[in-house]
Amino acid sequence: MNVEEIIKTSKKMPLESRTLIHITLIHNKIYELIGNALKPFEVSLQQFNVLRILRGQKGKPANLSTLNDRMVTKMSNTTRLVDKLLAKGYVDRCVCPSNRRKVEILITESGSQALTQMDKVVAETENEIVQHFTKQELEQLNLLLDKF
Amino acid sequence: MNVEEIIKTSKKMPLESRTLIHITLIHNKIYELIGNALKPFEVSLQQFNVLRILRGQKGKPANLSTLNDRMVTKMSNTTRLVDKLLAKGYVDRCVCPSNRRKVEILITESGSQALTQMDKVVAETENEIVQHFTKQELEQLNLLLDKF
DNA sequence: GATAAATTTTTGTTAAAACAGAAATGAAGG
DNA sequence: CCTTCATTTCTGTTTTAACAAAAATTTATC
Repeated sequence: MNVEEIIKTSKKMPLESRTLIHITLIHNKIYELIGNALKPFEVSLQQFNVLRILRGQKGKPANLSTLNDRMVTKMSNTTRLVDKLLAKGYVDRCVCPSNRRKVEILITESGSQALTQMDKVVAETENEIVQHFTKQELEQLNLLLDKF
Repeated sequence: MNVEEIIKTSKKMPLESRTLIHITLIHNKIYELIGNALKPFEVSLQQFNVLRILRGQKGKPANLSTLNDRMVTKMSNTTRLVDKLLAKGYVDRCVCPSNRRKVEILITESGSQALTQMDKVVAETENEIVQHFTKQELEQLNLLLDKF
């Protein structure tokens, strides 16, 4: 990925700016490719992430704030995101008996099965995105990214 | 930035996934911090980028497709984005005389002045974001990011 | 020159995100 | 108990983005 080529500039930009633009461009690429991979399942990346979090709960229900905590991109409308998964039958939602302010959200069998399919295409896409990296380079990259 | 801590997971995830989540988290941080820095000027990051592109034109008008080409995040609604800058008096827009399909967009004096102010806070924010990097590390990071 | 095709921008519609505030419930203190 | 405050979720509103199609103009072809 050549930053200057993509944003069609010949100017030399400060290394700091270039780095941040670079990250944004890569993020756009990730978002687009994984979004496309998920399109056949009619779920957004966010919905996919929620499903993965729910699976990670291993049967323990999650409430909305737990979901929000663990989501990569936080948002205030997690309610409506879960609404959509509910409409697809991928999750169940009910009021928490011990604290009726909270809700309990669980992935359904149908959601689990769909998620297994999604995992495959997403993993493929992820591998495709990082295909030019050696394992060592990825480790090095992660170390550098940790500095943010 | 500790990925595992932010998304509150203790599970060991594949290096490929961790890298991509990492990029997304950093992007969110960049977007949030620069967005906040621009808030006093009531422009979005996208609007700020358009203004910078227009300044880069050095008086030469840009049409919408040129803007789109050079934008970091492409979008189909550049028209409406320019509408907003127009409403703030930061740009001028008129039909291109030599090809009446096109429009010519120019940054105004007022836009230039505002942009100078924005540049300051954005540069400060950018430096803040990469404050834990040495110049050498930034170069190394850019080399790795080029591999995407 | 008329017709078809291509380019560029605009508009309409729907979906998603951001922001703020309301509603419901629970906890704490008098 | 009653009031106040805190927590959690939901709802309403406004922006922004994504997608598709329409409108206007130019270019190409017959």
